[in-house]
Amino acid sequence: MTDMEPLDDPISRTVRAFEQLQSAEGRSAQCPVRDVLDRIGDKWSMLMIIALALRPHRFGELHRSIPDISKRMLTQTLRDLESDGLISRHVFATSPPSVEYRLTPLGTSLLTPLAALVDWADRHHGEISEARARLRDGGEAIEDEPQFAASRQ
Amino acid sequence: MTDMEPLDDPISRTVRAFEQLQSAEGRSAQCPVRDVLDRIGDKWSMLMIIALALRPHRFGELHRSIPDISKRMLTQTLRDLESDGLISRHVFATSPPSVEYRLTPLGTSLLTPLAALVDWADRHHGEISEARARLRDGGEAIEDEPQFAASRQ
DNA sequence: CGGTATCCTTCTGGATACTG
DNA sequence: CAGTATCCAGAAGGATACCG
Repeated sequence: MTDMEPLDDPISRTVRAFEQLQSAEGRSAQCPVRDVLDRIGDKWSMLMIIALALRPHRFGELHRSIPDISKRMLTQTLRDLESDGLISRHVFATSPPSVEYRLTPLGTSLLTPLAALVDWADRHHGEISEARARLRDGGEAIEDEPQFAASRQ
Repeated sequence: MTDMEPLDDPISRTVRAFEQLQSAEGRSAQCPVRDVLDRIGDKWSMLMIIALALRPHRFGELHRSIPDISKRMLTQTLRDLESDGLISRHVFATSPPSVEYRLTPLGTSLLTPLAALVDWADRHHGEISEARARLRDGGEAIEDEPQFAASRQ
């Protein structure tokens, strides 16, 4: 294989990001890709980003919009997203006080790849459920290639 | 805006998926989108999917490819991904035994949205680092009107 | 309203030792 | 080689109470 000019399609970029991830070598220096994925991979960030993509929300609105989050985690996740520059916090000195959160341009730019992922999940969760059901029921039936021994057990 | 025909662009689908997520109502029935995102959002799944996207791997190869994973988590994550139909497991009855893992078509179909996300992370981690640094340094300096502008907009 | 502070449980995942 | 089994520490996160 001769190495041509660096490819710039998403798959090639992903492969390079992964190789960089390999060389970054865990402990001291965190891989930037992994760093970002950890942030949006937590329990609430993605839900809050999607909620704020629909429209700006006040603290209480967000809480009603995501009913099963505690105020503790709501605050903490908002602070984390804010410190990463994905959302902005706007305080209005009304009485009672009101605070509005909205996506920044950076946060908005995340919507496109995020939407692709959510869209995939939406399209394929049926197949995933079937795969789980297949494993629960039949388990080992489907193996067909002569070179292999049957899998599992 | 006429909402006669349902829009089918990724953003519209994402909005609908989110609304479905809202109505699905947490406790008993898990939202399918959330379900999928939980799976690939864990500590190792994404790394293993990317590794298997490059080529099929045997158990030991995968272990060397992701050095800081324990055999326990390697096995567990492989089983989870297999039960979701994202990867397949092929046992060769050689001596010593060898087992190969590869992406299924379903798993391969995840690569496109995943690549979009990794690509975003790769492109924007600089901005994120700057945002964090800004917060550490300036702290409260940048905050504009903590008690001032009560006007909403 | 928009948060903090504190306590306490659950769940993740690392270390280690053993097996077919 | 490709796993299992067991134990345990630490992080994530829920419940509750309180505050400006």
